Amino acid sequence: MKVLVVEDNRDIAANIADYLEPKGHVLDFAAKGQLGLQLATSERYDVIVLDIMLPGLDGMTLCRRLRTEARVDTPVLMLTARDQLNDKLEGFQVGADDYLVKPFSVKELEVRLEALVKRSQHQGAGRLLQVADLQYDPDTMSASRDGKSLELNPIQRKLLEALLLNTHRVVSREELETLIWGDELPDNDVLRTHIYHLRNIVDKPFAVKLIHTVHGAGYRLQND
Amino acid sequence: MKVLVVEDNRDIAANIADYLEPKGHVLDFAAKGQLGLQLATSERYDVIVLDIMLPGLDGMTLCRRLRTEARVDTPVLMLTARDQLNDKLEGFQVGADDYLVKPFSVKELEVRLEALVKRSQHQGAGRLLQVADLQYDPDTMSASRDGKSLELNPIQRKLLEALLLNTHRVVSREELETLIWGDELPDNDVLRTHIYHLRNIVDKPFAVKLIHTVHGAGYRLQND
DNA sequence: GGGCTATGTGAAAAAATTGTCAAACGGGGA
DNA sequence: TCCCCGTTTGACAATTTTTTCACATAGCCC
Repeated sequence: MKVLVVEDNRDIAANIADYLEPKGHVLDFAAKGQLGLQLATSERYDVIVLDIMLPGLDGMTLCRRLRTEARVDTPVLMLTARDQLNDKLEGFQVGADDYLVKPFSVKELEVRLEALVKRSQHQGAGRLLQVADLQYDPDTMSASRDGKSLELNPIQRKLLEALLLNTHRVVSREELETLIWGDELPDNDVLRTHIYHLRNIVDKPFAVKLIHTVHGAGYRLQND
Repeated sequence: MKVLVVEDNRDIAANIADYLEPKGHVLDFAAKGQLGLQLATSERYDVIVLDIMLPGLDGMTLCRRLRTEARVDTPVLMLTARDQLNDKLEGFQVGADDYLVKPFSVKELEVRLEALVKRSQHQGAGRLLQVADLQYDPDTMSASRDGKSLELNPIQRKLLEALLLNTHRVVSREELETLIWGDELPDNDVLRTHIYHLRNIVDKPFAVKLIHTVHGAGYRLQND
């Protein structure tokens, strides 16, 4: 999942990064509230971790502006140094979704984040598809690998989505062709060319290849 | 909900607290008008209960200054000892939203407060939409970018609003067409021309383009 | 290895989509 | 009525996508 962490304490930020990034999550960091607000409104995240105490724009204000002005409904988990009921209540009032008191275990943070994401995804339809460092978001129809965005045309998008929805499984040519052209399949083997183009974008510029050919069967997306 | 009670009579204040706090509401109290004004401008409340008769700064003056100087639009419910039409009229004139005559039942106070909060939240539904330096206010139907106001036609406004409500997401041509023309979609592709016009206003005069076309799918509003 | 088929490669043509703009249309207000 | 404004039409250009096709390479079976 894609997480924005707004936290000025480097140790805490590093701690979160060390734990979550190896698990395949993608993190962005903002040490100041202003940058956090900017990122939260310009990028798309699955969840936002927000420290209340921040230099400049504080967490409460940031959260309120996020909800009321920018109309961003990405779930927000607030971090607070004190276990004060007032903080908690005010946090929920400005539109936060959950709450964690420092110091906290990173493990617990992850559990809560995943609960939040699950809840919000449940109400929203599309979710982020991901294998290794390759991502595709059906809502925005945008793909990226290793943080770099990939330019895909309609057929390539469909192919990638189908492969991502069937990660590790072999998807037959026939399935892919039906997916793209419906019942009227093309007479010659155009699919080959499209897979070729897709690979040029998704695999060629990178060291690790993710699209694998299964001879006589089809294609498989896998990180080995 | 979070309530500010500006009331010098301790008995009345205690009475309100005893009834509302167990229900999970958060109350702040100010016994003097001066403190009330300070709290009302520095904190965020869902609603303010304001006694007219106060030592020092009286309720009418407080309310007027709240609206005219501090530009706070938190709903205000006024308390008055006398049931005089003049009080009521003057109260509404200085910007109060509701009115209750002492003595009153705390139950009724709660009902009215909740009505006020609900109303104010509801009208807040169509607030300022924003992406990067582009803003659109559905209430006033006015758009601006980089501080400069933009002149938009009805169709252009609808398009911009739809795109802003779906920031980052791809909005299909069909969605946009349905939004503008309802069920009777035009036979030819007029939408193209409208997007062209909208771009001339929203994007062309500026360095950064916000309206992106996703070939074969639709359009997306994004700041990248 | 030899023969066969499946798959990869890539340029170039064909098709589809989208952008651009001037001119025509048409309804409501002066 | 006429004019103004927003809207639509329609033609053409620009761009992007999709297909075609020829040849290269790789894998499988005997």
